Amino acid sequence: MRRHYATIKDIAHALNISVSTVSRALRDTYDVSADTRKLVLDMAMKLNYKPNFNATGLVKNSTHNLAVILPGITNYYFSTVFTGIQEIAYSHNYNIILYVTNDDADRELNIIRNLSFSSLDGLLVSVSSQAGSCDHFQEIIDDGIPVVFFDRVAADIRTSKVMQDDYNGAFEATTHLIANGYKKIAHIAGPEGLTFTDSRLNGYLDALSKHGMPIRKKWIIHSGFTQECGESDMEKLWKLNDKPDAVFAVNDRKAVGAIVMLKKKNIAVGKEVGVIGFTNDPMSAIISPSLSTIAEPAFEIGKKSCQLLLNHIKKKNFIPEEIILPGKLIVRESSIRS
Amino acid sequence: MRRHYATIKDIAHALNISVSTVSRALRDTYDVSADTRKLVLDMAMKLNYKPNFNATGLVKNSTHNLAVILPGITNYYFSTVFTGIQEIAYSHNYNIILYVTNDDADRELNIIRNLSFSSLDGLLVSVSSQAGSCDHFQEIIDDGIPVVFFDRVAADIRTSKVMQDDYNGAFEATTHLIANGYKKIAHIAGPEGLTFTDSRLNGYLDALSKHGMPIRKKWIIHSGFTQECGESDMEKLWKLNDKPDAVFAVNDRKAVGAIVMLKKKNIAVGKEVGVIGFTNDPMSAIISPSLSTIAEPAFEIGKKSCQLLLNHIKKKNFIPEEIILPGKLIVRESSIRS
DNA sequence: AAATTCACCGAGAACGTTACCGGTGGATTC
DNA sequence: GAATCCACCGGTAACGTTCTCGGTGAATTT
Repeated sequence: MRRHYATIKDIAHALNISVSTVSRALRDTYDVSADTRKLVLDMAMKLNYKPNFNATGLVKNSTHNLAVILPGITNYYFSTVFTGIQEIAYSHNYNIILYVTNDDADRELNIIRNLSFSSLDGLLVSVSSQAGSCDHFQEIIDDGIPVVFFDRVAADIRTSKVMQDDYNGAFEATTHLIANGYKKIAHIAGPEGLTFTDSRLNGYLDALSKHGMPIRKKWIIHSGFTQECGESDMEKLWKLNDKPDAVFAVNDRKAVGAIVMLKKKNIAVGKEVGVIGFTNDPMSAIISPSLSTIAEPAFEIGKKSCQLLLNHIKKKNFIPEEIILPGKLIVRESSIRS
Repeated sequence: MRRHYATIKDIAHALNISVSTVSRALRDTYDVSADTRKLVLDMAMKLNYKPNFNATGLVKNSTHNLAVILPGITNYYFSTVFTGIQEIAYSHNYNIILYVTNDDADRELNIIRNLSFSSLDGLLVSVSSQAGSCDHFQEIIDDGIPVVFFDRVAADIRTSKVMQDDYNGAFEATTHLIANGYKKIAHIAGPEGLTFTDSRLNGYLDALSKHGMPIRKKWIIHSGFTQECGESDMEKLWKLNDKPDAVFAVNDRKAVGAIVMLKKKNIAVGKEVGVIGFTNDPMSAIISPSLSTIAEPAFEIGKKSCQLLLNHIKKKNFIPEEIILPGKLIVRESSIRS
């Protein structure tokens, strides 16, 4: 059976003093002499006392718990963001309750609805890709719960947001392809309606028009984020009469899918068809030819959003901030013709 | 400012009935008429009532929180295990508090020490690789907290454990190399002292002796789990006078490192030197030549350990179980000579 | 018609902690 | 020497919920 942990009352009883004094001594606040404080601390150690967070949470109306809601954890980007979050939370003695939605909007809604805000100090979320309405987030924010969005942000909600510079990253990636002599550049995009999908699409489009390159609707394909999606997108592109000679993919997994498909068709990646991705997933260095990409500051995004959330929690009426962190072009083999 | 959520008292007051009745109605227990139950439920909905888990946790001495302690989350294996855990926890309405140790023994200890068991129903843990003494886990178990180990288990602690069949997987991998004509098989191992490192080493050794193959101490190299470690291990092997003609790596990341190093030296992976890994990380299918490996049932391990933990929590005096799930040989290019 | 049963409800204590307020006795002030 | 101050400590209520017990009035039994 579960043993009963020593409480503050046990300490008080053992020392023959009052619970209030013990409470004050343990928290090192005012109105307690050095002698009794030492007595209490020693006894607490001896009895293996551990504070009951339910009790403190009940009276202080604040636990040290943060909720993190992610579409998934089994990929480089989100797991790295999470590691960044964890790093900050750990150093500030906050615990993280992690929920993964599997990119399922219903599940996301269900999680939100069942969230117990009485035992939560704040919320970090990257929305599910199929998430339609974001009313449920607005409700939470209206209730006064600090919320920070990252990566996949909900555009029309006024709260703090942290993201990479999707537009400029995409612009740079496309420009890089142009600079390397590719003339007919396609875009393998993510699902429509997601903020960052749109930003990367716009970066791609603006880079093309700035350099007077042709824009063709058929060269823009929307689908999911997986490698398999990348493969079938590439296959579709290759069935076109007017084939592209380069591809900018919305993320590395799809870019890897594109490369896999091109290799299947015995097309020389780089020389014949250029490919560039987005993320800098470790896979991009492993695949051959290695994949050029825009490195995302995933770890930094995690750290920054957690810091923002903690500020939000500490200062009431904290003004929402939007932070955009730059990416970095990484040139490898898949995008150079030589 | 943070708004105050409606409590059970507010419902009682609005309906002019007692709190006890409301409490019973909400939990759908005995002694409440269908009429008042409906009244309560409607009012709860109207007031947007959310139960305060701190309060219930305080009186029932049980929250619906599980703690998971992992060495890291940014790799395929652990993130997949976690997804399995999450799946079961979600369907049983349990929350997961996730801690990552970064393979740091001190940090692991620190996390354990600060764990608040008053707001935790159980613990799932894969120990840090440098973890020396496991006394801190024994203490927790002695205190009656349900604990389940997975993957990296602490051998001398009596509690439930879930792991893949490391010994037989290693045996099968090594046998596969032998069957493909490799004669001088080396092993790139993990850090010493870890249970599963030892098991895989033993499977390797037994497969060799069963088939009368030579065993050489210099062909067995212990180091960390990263790709970089795999690269330098391979480099060491290649400096030997008596070079091996095949390598069984303790995991895919190290195997990938070995392949990268071999490619750097322009050695034909597969034909000249065979390589096989362990895990079935997605990377193993991406790298070329593609990597043969033993697929681990990571998702199943996550599900199983969470189920076990929940059983442990529900039934007091639950007898510890040890579950070993089989792996599966996946043959790709890196281990066939043809 | 009296006794028993039953369905339903309410009062109060308890969980472990903190916040607030008041009360000591001794030292300091005028 | 009386008044004031201060360091220190204790009692009590409160946080939101569940649990145990006892108490209604109506229905059923004998």
